Amino acid sequence: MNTQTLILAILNFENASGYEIKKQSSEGAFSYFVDISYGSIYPTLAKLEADGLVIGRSETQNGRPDKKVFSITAKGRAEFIKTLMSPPAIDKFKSEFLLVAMCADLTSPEIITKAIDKRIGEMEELLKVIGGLRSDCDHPATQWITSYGLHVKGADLEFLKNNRDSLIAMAGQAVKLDEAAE
Amino acid sequence: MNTQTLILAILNFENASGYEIKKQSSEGAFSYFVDISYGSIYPTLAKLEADGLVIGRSETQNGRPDKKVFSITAKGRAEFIKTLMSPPAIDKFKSEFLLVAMCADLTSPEIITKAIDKRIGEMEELLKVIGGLRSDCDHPATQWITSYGLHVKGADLEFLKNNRDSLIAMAGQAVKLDEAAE
DNA sequence: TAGGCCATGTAACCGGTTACATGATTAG
DNA sequence: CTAATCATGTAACCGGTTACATGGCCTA
Repeated sequence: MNTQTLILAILNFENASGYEIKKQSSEGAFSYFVDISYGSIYPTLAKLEADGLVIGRSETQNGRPDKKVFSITAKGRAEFIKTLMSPPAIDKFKSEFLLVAMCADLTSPEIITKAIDKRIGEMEELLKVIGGLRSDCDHPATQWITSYGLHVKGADLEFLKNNRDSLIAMAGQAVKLDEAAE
Repeated sequence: MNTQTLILAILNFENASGYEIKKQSSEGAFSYFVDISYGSIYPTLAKLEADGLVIGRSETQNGRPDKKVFSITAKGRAEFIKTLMSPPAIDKFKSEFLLVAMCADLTSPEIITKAIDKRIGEMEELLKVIGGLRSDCDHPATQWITSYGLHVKGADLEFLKNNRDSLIAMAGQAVKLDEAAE
């Protein structure tokens, strides 16, 4: 999922400036499965405009810097729908936590406790974000994906809470075996 | 999670050649939360050896190409444990499917049906892989993360099956609204 | 008056993938 | 005889992030 498609998707829902696109991607409606940086947003927006897929209009604001608000063109929408048509690639997923958990016996109970409690906190935070998205949007497809998120992440949090202690109990076992062998 | 840490993690469980590391990361015990390519494995292995974190020994095989089997050194293990100690970064997650689902109304029921059925198939496949990992490994921490995976991905599949038809029903609604307006 | 938010943009860098080169052996 | 598997490695490329530059307004 490249920056271009993401920007087109966001602009398909509403007009936005580069700054607002960044917000959408890291705090707003798309934040739960996406994140892009300014360093890729602005150059992509320029390229998109050169290709005629979006158009930008400068808006002067009082008390604030001017902003350039972009909207998707018919050509842009056609291009976006074309990419939606091709079968979506499999989810990309990388988890440092799973690696740490898998190696729990090599570290200490303190480290594992911190790692899992951090994760529980993040998961609760994410659940709040998705819940918020769900309640202030009546678009059916958005409701569907937020229900999906709530269901999956809810199950995730449930497992973490129920099995927190058993993971902590595994921590440092490799070290203890070393000591016993001495 | 950089290639270096991943390779150290794999070698911490067992000695392996570059080829075998690739297998572990894309089919084996680590495949569910990781994937790396040859183009990053071999150069990283060379760098790791130059730094004294791993050592490689050439093994001649009959009927097959020679292979260079690497093992982690004490220095490498220390380095690996050090990285395990720092609080794990939040999971990285990107989903093209969620984007497509969120824009279901812009496409057709056929496209959505294909996308969701593809996903259901992939999820069932993943569940099988994790189940296999779980049954042929008695390492407690590995069992913990595979139970976790089974729980979360099980909930995922459940939602997909229960809500497949409702998503398909949303497909093409934007197009229909367009037509109605004509 | 310091820090945070609004707002746009660029250049350097980097971590990784893709594609290619090479070649023997074995299974269908 | 063809395709797949084993096995290692390089070079070009690419999509992105990080850090920097700039600057005014508002809040604590």
